[in-house]
This record gives sequence, structure tokens and C-alpha cells, in this order.
Amino acid sequence: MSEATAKQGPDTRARILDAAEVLFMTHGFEATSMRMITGQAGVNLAAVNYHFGSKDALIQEVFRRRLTELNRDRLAALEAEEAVAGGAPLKPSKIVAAFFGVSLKMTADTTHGGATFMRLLGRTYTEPNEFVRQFLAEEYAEVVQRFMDALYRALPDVPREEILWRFHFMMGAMSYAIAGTDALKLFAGDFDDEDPTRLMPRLMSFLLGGLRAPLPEEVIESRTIRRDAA
Amino acid sequence: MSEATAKQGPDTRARILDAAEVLFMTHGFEATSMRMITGQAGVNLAAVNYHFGSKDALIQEVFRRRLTELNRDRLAALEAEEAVAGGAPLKPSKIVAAFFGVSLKMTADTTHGGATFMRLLGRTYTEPNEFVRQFLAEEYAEVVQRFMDALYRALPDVPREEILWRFHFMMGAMSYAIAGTDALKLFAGDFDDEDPTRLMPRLMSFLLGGLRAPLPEEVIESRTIRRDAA
DNA sequence: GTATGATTCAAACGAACGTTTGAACAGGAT
DNA sequence: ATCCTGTTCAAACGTTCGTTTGAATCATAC
Repeated sequence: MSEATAKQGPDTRARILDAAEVLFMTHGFEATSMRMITGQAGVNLAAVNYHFGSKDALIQEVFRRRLTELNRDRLAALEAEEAVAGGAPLKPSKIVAAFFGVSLKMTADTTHGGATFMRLLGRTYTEPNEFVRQFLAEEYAEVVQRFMDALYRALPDVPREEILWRFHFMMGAMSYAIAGTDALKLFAGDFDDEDPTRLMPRLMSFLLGGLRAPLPEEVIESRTIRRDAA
Repeated sequence: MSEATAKQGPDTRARILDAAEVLFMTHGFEATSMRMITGQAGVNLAAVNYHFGSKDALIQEVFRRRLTELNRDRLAALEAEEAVAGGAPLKPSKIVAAFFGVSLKMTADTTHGGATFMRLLGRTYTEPNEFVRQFLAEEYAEVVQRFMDALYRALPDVPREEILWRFHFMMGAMSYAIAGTDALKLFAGDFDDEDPTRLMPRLMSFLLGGLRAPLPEEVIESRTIRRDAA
């Protein structure tokens, strides 16, 4: 390994990662066996442990190779907006568009498997597996902090806790929108599949509407939604 | 002889269901073994297959016993509103409150395990397992249809497809809000723990804001939009 | 050519999985 | 006491899991 970089085999690594990405999305981590992965990738069973060390390490690598790029693009989009603003606080819509627009752009990318990964990622936000969630949290720590700070500055009069909640809600709506297209079909069988290009404006309208909604009156005084069914 | 194994008094069935509910929520379906379930429940390994037939049947029963009640309450809440309206279309806020308010009421129920189940349910909306999703779709078919019809009548000028999407987004925000509290903590370590009573008004404001947001321009091009407000 | 290190391969490993078995135990009703 | 029915129990079933092994193959430098 003199000057050669991490370039290893011909394309065994990449084929394993691509196969695993699809299978993890379709069946989940636990239900996807090494034999399924290596079978679909057309490589030997031992190849995964040789190239990645273990199944868990393979899972991490599946996420890392995409998340690195995704979060880099997110930060770039945010910094581009900040450069335009020149020190002034950004408009919330710009911040939201920077974060979620990058996500949806990858969702629309069908040629490089980005769409598959985004669906996998959406499912993984609620993944029970502890080490997967721990890994995701580390990967997200910086970018989330940066966006939250931008939102704090953009909405100085809104309690930070409230902004945190709404960001949480927005993440949920996006994850579900991307990952749960099948679930949507289950709700309404007569539903023609859509290209993610049309999902983007729909989701963005919804997210901004939720973000700008009036604060709950609970801030002033506890109030319960009237739902008396007698 | 060494230890007096606490002779279990109450129902073995219920003990298995309660243990399985917690373990499924913590580890997921595939990662939760029969031995974990029976061990936590304090029953024999064979008890699950004796009482439920199989692990899959146990999963279904875990959901069925709670979903039956949940969806019954949802329909009751909707019908109560419809009775008050007396034939007139309901306001969207009432419909949303009927559907999601019941969910959050169960989330706030800590004494009967309802909160545990709601977190499990939130995670399961994006569950890859095919038979689980099929089962969920059947359980939800009627109640979703009823609520969608109510929304169609409440918003006659909004394209049905658009309402479907926004309902989808709302489901995502709620599921994530309930199931992903840990994820929220990962984003912001300094976060005082959740009190579902306070989650309710927060989420409701967000959902209604998203539901009433202006439609994306792409849709507006072809249709005139009227904004109904509550 | 041969040597050397990286990669692939078939085969096997022990562990854990869901499920099944047949005996043991319980408590009424006859 | 006996039978019956429902339930619990320890043990084992066959399968599949992730991982490991050691030899075969390939590529490149000597």
C-alpha cells in the first residue's frame, strides 16, 4: 500500500454496499442476512467480513458513505444562504429549504441510488437498534447544531424548546413522507406513484405552514383541545 | 428448590403480551427472541406457541388488542363531532383533533402501558416486515377512510390528492413525535423529559399549521384555492 | 520464472433462533 | 378415586445466523 489510496478490490466493496442498501431498505437490518447480501451482490459469503469486518461495520459504512455527502451538502446550502444574508438572520423558510431541500434532492436522484438510501434513512430514524441510532446521532450532531442555531437566530422571540419541537416534527413529516410511500398506498389503494420532484413543493409547503403556525396557547395558560364525546 | 419461583398468579397470556410490547418497542420484532419475551414475562418458553400459535401471531395480537380500542375511540370522537355539527361539514381542526387527540391521549396513559404501545406503533408505521404492514393496513382501513371522507367534505376545494398527502405528513409528524423522543434527545442533549400533556398542544398547532398552509404553486396553477380556517 | 501480498472461495464452526414434543401438573365434574 | 381438559415444563428438534478457516487464485514486483 504505497501510494494506492483506500482503493481495494475491483468493485466488490461497492457491489456489497449497493446490495446491502437495497436489502436493508426492503427488509430491515435484522431480517437481511449476509447470505442475502452476498447472493444479490454476486460475491462470496466471506467477502463482507473480509472487506468490512462484520455485519455491523457494513451497516455503518452503508450510512457513512451517503451521510457524509448529504450533510456536507446541507452545510454548504446553509452557508450559501448565510453568505447572501451577510450577517443578518436568515428567513426560516431559507433555513428549512436548505436542510430539507438537500434531502429531497437526494431523494430525486434515481441514478446513483440516492433515492433508495433516503428511504432507508427515513426508516432508520426510528430504528430500535441502539448502535445504529448512536451512530446516526454522531453523524448528525454537527449539522443539526448548525441549523438549530440558525433557527434560533431567525426566530429570537420563539422559545428555543418550541423550535426544537417543531424541527423534530418537521423531521418526522419528511422521514415519513420519504420512507412511507408504501404506507400511503395502504391508506389509499388508488394512488398513482409519484416522482419525488412533485413531493418537494408539497412537503415544503406543509413544513413551513407547521413551522409558522401560531404557538400553542398553553404558553399562556393550559388549555385542552375540546373533544368532549360525552 | 433453592428459590421459590414466584408462582405466577394472573393470566399468562397478558403477561406475555405486556412483556412482548415492551421488548418489541425497545429492540424491534426481529431482534426480540421468544426466550427474551418468556424470560421477562416469567413463563415457560413454550407458552407463547401454546397461547398464540407462533411469534407472528403474537405480534399481531400485541397490536390488535390496542388498535381495536384506539380506532374505536377515534371513530367515536369523529362521530361526536359530526353529531354536534348536525350534517354540516366539520372544521378541519375538529377532524384533526379527533384523530390525533385520541392518539396522544393514549400516549399520555402511563398506567396501562398505552404510552409504550404508542411508541411501538409509531415505529411500526415504517416497519419493513411485510406481514406486519399488511396487518396494520387492514386494521386502519376503515378509520382512515372515514377521516379522509370527513376531510374531503371539510375542504371541498382542495384536491383530494393534496389532502391525502397532508394527512400522510401529519401521520409522519405524529409518529415521529411519539416514537422518536430519544432521537430528539440525541439532537439536543439538554432537553427536559417529555410530558405528553404538553406534547399535545404543540403537535396540534404544528399539524394544523401544515394542513392549512397555502398549496404549492404547482397545484395553484390549475385550480383556484380557497383557504378555510378554523 | 518465483515470491509476496491481496483477494476469493467452499466448507465448516458454534451459537441462537422459532418451534415441537411428551410427560408432569392442576382442578373440577362425574 | 377417576377421568378429562387445560396448562406448564424441561428438553430437544432442525434451521439459519454471523463468523472463521485454510487453501486456491490473482496481481504485481523482483
